[in-house]
Amino acid sequence: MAVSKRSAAKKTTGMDKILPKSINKPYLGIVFDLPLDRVFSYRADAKGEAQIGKRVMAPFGRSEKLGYVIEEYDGPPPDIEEQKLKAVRRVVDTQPFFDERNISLSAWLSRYYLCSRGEALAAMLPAGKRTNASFSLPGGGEDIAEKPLVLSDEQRKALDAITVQGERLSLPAAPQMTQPPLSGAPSSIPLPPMFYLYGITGSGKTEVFLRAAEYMINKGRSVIYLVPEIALTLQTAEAIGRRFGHIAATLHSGMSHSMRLTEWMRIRRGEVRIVAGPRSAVFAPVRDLGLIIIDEEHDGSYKSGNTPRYHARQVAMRRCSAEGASLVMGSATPSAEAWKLMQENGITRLNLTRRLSGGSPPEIKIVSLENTDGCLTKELKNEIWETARMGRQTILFLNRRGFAYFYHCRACGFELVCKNCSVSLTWHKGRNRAICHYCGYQAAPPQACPQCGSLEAGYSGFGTEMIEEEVRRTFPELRVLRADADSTQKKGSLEETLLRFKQGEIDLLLGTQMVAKGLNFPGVRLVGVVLADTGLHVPDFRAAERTFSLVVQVAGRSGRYFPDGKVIVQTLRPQDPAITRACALDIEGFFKAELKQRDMLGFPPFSRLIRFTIRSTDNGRADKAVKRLAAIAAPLLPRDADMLGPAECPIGLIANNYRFQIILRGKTMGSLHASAAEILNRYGTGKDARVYLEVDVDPVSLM
DNA sequence: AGCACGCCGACT
DNA sequence: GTCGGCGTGCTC
Repeated sequence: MAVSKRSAAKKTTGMDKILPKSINKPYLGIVFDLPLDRVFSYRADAKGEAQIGKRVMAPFGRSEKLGYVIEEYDGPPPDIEEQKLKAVRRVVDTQPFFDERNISLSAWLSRYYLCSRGEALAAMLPAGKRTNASFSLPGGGEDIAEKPLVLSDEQRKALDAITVQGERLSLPAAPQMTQPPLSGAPSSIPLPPMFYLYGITGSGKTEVFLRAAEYMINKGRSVIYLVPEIALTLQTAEAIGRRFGHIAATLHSGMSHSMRLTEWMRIRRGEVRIVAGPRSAVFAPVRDLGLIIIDEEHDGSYKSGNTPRYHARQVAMRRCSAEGASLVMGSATPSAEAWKLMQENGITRLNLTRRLSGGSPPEIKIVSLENTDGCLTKELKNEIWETARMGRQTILFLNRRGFAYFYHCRACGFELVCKNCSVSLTWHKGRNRAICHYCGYQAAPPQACPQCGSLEAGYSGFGTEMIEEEVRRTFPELRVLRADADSTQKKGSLEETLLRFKQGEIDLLLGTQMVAKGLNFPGVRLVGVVLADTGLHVPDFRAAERTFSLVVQVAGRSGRYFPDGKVIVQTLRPQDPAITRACALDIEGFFKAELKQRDMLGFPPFSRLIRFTIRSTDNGRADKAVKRLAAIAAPLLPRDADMLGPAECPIGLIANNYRFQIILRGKTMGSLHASAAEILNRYGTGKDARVYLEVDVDPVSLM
């Protein structure tokens, strides 16, 4: 972590525009989006347009690379001969792209998540590779009124707490421009004022978020509003835009690159006071940040899946703390981390207990799937029938697509698994293929056991495709549609499906996550969870939490508008506390037991983890590398920490890469960070170029 | 991460 | 005798 300690970066001011350009310094410190934790020195370009925060093309190695200027110097840097310095070729931005806060945040991000400065900066501008996220979806998100609604007493109280208490706790708004880069442990930050709108679906969290945002904007400060990265909830962002008009902006991966740049610069110029978007919007360079809102705080998409593997909640806490802003989160099913912080009063919990539409929570019934032929119990079939008779609608949820997912031979024990990944191939009946859901590998479904030829072999377990077949067979008169990654591949088809469902042209909608989250359909009476315990078998300490959260969220889809909503939860583990507590909507009870368990086992939120994943197409090299890493790590562990592994990852092979892991576990992040940085440092010299190391600070999934 | 340099095995 | 494997080191 050799961060350059040269001249503290000089700050640009608004004066730049009117002063002669000679104010820009002749030498620059530049970082690149590479896993190199070094600042490279350059001469400025001929016109002297380069300055801190601008992106430049600079000669690097034998080619040219995009770099980010993060330092400026008056004289030549002392640690390199001047003739070795190259000059910047071209300045990309006319105005600085990153502001002081972006740059100081990138320093923190690189220390906290153990990545390079360049990688940290690159993470801030959403690179927009995907183009599938479409944006005019019907029926999604919380319904956002275009005009403010009248608040209930509970909502009023919550809003008062956020505005009044937030004011008292908050630092003065002045950004700390002249403060030197933060030193010391990257994790030891004072907590900002934090609030949690804890309430069931339909209790009006969104309106409180919006009012708090309005309050901040009226005080001349800016707001960042984060939503999960699901195509359907992203349209919440659009609705926010409508409510706030021209002072709002959205930043999401469905936008074109140029569109995003335009919005980014509007935000930088202070023309935008509220930015809505997924995870990466947490970096938006708003003027005078006053509030960050995190909707559906428990959602997994707030954790980045690639380097730097940051968590938007963690970044938001850091930004709020550094910039004197408040953090307001909300969910019906908080994360264990947030729950613990609420218990310790680090986060002020604000309860929203009442449904605005009136009525009590839906009746949730657990039904054992044991002894059932097929995948629909008699109880569920009866309710589907009853719902249809009433002219109302049903949603069936199963977190697993395809037809059947597990091929097994009773004669010889053969199991059909992907040849590139250590996971079973799912049978997609419609396409008549056996498909790997990790790498996409396909094979013809076997007629008989490929190993011994026995006919005592076949698929078991079921996916959405099989549900569809059974539902159509059982209820031929119902209009049924399936929404999952397979049926939705054609663009616009999800929108169309959901629109038709909302308009009542469909009686029964079945699907995966995409029907479970953020959707509100007035006509729905019945929600059926076809198999609630799919996630419980996963070898991950968060398995129960995820299952619990999912079932509660799905249950919330029913009876939003009608008091007589019904939820049926089918399971093979009707006694499992994650399922019984979810169905009783007993969040307190669940966390009481779950946190006790985590405490006993020493897992988060009672400890902190840093995970190293080693991956290579060569098993021997991966094995050797992970052993070397472990040998480096063992003597460097802090006193209050231990090491889990080295071990094969739960999914030991993905896309032909053999995977091993080491998990560092400590009481606090402070000491863990220091040793992890040193471990990486020592591992880096003499590493095998065909072995990849991934670092995950605060991992959410350990697969 | 790329990419070049440099040192040991089976081939036109 | 060379082409090419991959271990090592560097990028201002």
